[in-house]
Amino acid sequence: MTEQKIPKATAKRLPIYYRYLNILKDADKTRVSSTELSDAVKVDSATIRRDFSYFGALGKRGYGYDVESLLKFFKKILNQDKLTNAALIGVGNLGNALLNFNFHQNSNVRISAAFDVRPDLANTVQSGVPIYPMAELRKQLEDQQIKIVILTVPSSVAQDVTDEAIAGGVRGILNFTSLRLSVPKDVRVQNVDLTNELQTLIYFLDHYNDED
Amino acid sequence: MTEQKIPKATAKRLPIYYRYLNILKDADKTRVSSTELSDAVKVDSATIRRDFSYFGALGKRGYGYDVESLLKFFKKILNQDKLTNAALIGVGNLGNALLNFNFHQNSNVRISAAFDVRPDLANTVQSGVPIYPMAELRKQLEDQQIKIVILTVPSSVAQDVTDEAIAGGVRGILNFTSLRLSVPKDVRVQNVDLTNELQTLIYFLDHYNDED
DNA sequence: TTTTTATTGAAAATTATTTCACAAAATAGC
DNA sequence: GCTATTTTGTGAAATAATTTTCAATAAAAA
Repeated sequence: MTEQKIPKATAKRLPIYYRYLNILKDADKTRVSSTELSDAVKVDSATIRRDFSYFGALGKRGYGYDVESLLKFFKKILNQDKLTNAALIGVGNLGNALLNFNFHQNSNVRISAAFDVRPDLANTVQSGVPIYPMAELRKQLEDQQIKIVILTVPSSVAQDVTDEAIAGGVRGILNFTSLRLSVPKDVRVQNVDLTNELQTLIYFLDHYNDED
Repeated sequence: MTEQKIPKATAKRLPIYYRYLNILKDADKTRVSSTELSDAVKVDSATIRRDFSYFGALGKRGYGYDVESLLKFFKKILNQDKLTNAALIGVGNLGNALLNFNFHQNSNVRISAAFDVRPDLANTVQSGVPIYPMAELRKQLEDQQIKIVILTVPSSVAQDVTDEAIAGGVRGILNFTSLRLSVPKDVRVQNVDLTNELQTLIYFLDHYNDED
């Protein structure tokens, strides 16, 4: 939208590159080649060069890429130069773990509010995050201008909660439920389906010995 | 490997279909069309028909697919007719949540052993799963013939632990660390990178308004 | 300075995946 | 039994993603 559209496959790899560039910077490396990056992130070096080239000529022939400036560039692209607030809905088993999971450590995202149906949780603070009752979902999302939610509720209520969140202005959903959500086309859902991942792994193991 | 190779993209969708077929069966539905499935799982109906067709003609024209027999078929394909044991390595924040996460509810996978460095955890039982000290990793994996591990250790030790697990006979790794693991080509890694997912979501939000 | 080596950027080729569109087959209604 | 309707399965086309290849350029070595 902002620039010309980058392939989706490329977009999904940007955070991987970004993370490794941070590691390189912390190790005071000033330059890196596509081959070296390739080893670290397990993406073919030609694919890396192709990915980078969508953003212009970022490297220098015979030299490689300058870590610092590449990092600065990706930081901007990935919106990591500003803090993004997210809300977590459903402070159960997994939700609690995600409250403690330090998203803020390597991404400029912070969970600034959480919601749960359980009355004993409402109006407490868990892992430094205030928990609101479900009834306040829409209002708080609106008031706090939160555009991203992490959804860790039971599948049975996932669609209802989603509808409410979208009514509250949410634009992106990290969906840990097994339900495939119905959303307007300007709302984006990123599914993280743990059972699926495990089953896919088993399928590949059984059916693709060796090689991808 | 066992049959002719199915496209990877198709393979990744099989668990999604499988789950929804279970839901249909529980609701005593006997038939389903590709269009109806499409609505539920948010995959284009032509893609669904194409996916199914890799396994032969599973449907009937003018009728659709028989839920029961389709389910039976996918259960076999996905190895869900046998129980698969997995080990969890790293009983921290996220690891603990995954111990409680009921993989067994909708997939025939069970976490039958867990491992952690902390001495106070070793030789206890958490959420019904015995915790072993890290030193026993290789031996236990061998003894219990565990081929799949869920990796929830700090990134800093991820590669070492991986090497040890592979030495113990592991063939598949569900990797929750941010490290891209180096493994022999007959070992499969499925990455679940939460920070990445969140950053990708933000990127899509900022750069792809509307439409995929 | 000149030569060698390293490395990008991009065009072209290849491979993978999705979608269109419709004939063929089966069902459902009359 | 006939006709209208539904729905699959699949060639062909379109789109997306990866990989190969190599000229161009920068840095390092001679």
